[in-house]
Amino acid sequence: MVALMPRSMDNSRGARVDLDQTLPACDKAVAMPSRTSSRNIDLTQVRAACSTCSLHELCLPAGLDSNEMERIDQLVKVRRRIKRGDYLYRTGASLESLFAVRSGFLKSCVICEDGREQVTAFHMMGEVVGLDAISQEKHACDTIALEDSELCEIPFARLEELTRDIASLQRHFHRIMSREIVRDHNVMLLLGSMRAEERLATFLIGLSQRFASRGYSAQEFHLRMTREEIGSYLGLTLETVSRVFSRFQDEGLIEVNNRHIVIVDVERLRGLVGQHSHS
Amino acid sequence: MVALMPRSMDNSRGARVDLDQTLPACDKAVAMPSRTSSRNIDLTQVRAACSTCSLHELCLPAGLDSNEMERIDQLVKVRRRIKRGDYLYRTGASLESLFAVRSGFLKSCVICEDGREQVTAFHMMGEVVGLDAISQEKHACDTIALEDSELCEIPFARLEELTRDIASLQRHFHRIMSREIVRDHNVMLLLGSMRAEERLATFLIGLSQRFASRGYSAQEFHLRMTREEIGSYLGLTLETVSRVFSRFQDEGLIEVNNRHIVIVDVERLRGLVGQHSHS
DNA sequence: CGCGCTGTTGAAACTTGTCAAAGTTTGTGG
DNA sequence: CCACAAACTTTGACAAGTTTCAACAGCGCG
Repeated sequence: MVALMPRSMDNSRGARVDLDQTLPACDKAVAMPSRTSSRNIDLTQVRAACSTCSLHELCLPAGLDSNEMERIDQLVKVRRRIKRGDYLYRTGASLESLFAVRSGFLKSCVICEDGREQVTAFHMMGEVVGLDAISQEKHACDTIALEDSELCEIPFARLEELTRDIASLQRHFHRIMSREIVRDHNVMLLLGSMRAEERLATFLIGLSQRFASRGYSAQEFHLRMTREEIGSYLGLTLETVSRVFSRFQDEGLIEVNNRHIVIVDVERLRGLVGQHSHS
Repeated sequence: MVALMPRSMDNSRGARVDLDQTLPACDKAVAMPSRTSSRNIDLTQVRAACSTCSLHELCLPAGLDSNEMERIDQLVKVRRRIKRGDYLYRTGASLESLFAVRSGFLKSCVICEDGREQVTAFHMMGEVVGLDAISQEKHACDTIALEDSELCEIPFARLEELTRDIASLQRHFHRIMSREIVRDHNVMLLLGSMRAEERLATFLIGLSQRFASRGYSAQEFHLRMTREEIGSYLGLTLETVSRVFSRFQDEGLIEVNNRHIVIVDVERLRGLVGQHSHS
């Protein structure tokens, strides 16, 4: 319940239309921004502004000067809000835009013809979503909000134009795509050669670091996804996920209360990673 | 033994220095090009020429006009030959160039501190290698030749420049990166939710298609990798790979003789994919 | 306030990994 | 060109980890 709000993060937000002052405190804003739509303003049309966004060092415009930043501001179309459970896009939808996560939490999953589903990523603020769609100009996965979320829409055609003009933007965009490839390879390592306990430990450590680098607590956080979604991501059943969480708790590594996680002993948790199984 | 040579592929090669006429027939050229170095010519310095390369529709310059193709020819530095077992690059090496596979066969693998190893990809002609290095300007995996191979070296800094000039090249480069992401997500699906038989079947079908789209037989081919490497890629042990191959053979789906594979019944093999296990 | 979704836990079954041994192929050096 | 060693592959028996099935508990939402 505590520690869910940023510790040291500059929280200034929207520029053109400064609604944010009227928003509730940050944790609530993240937890239930849809409440604000009761004010009857069409928030889906609020323009984004990278230059004043607290995430710009994590996000697409990382490393740009203020001049270049202004050109991005014009590129990034609108801030789009979606509610928990809504699709940001579906497999097969034609690529119009990439999205940067402003706030909230999402998952992406690929689906087999036979209905089988694999969660390929969980997305949090500052991350860019939709890169898989570039190859066929069609989205190759579903992306769904796990909690009410805000996204900056980045029309892809214009992004490509702009990257042709601004070398540093091009640079960073390439880095973002490459980073996704590296991440995927590490997930392949996890899926291909780790046992259940290692997978969960790796998962928790990764989440913890991502929260930390965004100014949230590394020790204590709220899982936005179900056991089943964790299991899908890690190649395990939901029962196994649940059991391993319980085991970790029994051994004093973490405390679990439903989706509230406290990491008690990071060092021993880290120690678990590296007890290979096969291969 | 048969069917290892391209069926319908234009086999014209190098332009500036036309050595290829003197090379042995294609299958041998692929199997042991190092023999040609006995002629005492430094073949590592032979310039590549996309414009006359039979792979250009698969490779980096796909979709360029002849004008643009010429500019790529100047970009693509040299053709580099490496022998079976040699590293193309190692984890941590700084990014200088990407590579396009001209001929041969390679694997990439990520390595844990604890020595665990995961094969993340097998590369064949027309594919671009090294994309993972862009994110940190350091290679994030090892890439090793599984047979003597030829690669076109593409200095990355100059590629970035050129993509700023040539929109269609930029377009295609983005597509290549995105395609890698989609591929990785499909491997995650495989590793996360398929049982051993499905994984092997998927693997064989994928290889078969890749050979076919390069003009080789889809029914009959030679595996360039060991059972252990297949196992690493598929998240299985080498024993399981071997057993499943045997089972497939017993059931009349394929014929296996060491690394020589004949696909006897593609349809039933396809039918195996979709018998989920868990999740 | 109850219904449904989510999470927990147990017992049994099954898939795959582990260990071991033997057979086969490939490459090397004489 | 042959012989030998090393690397790779196959197969069996057994063990272990994870899934499956099932029942129940808790929480949240309408």
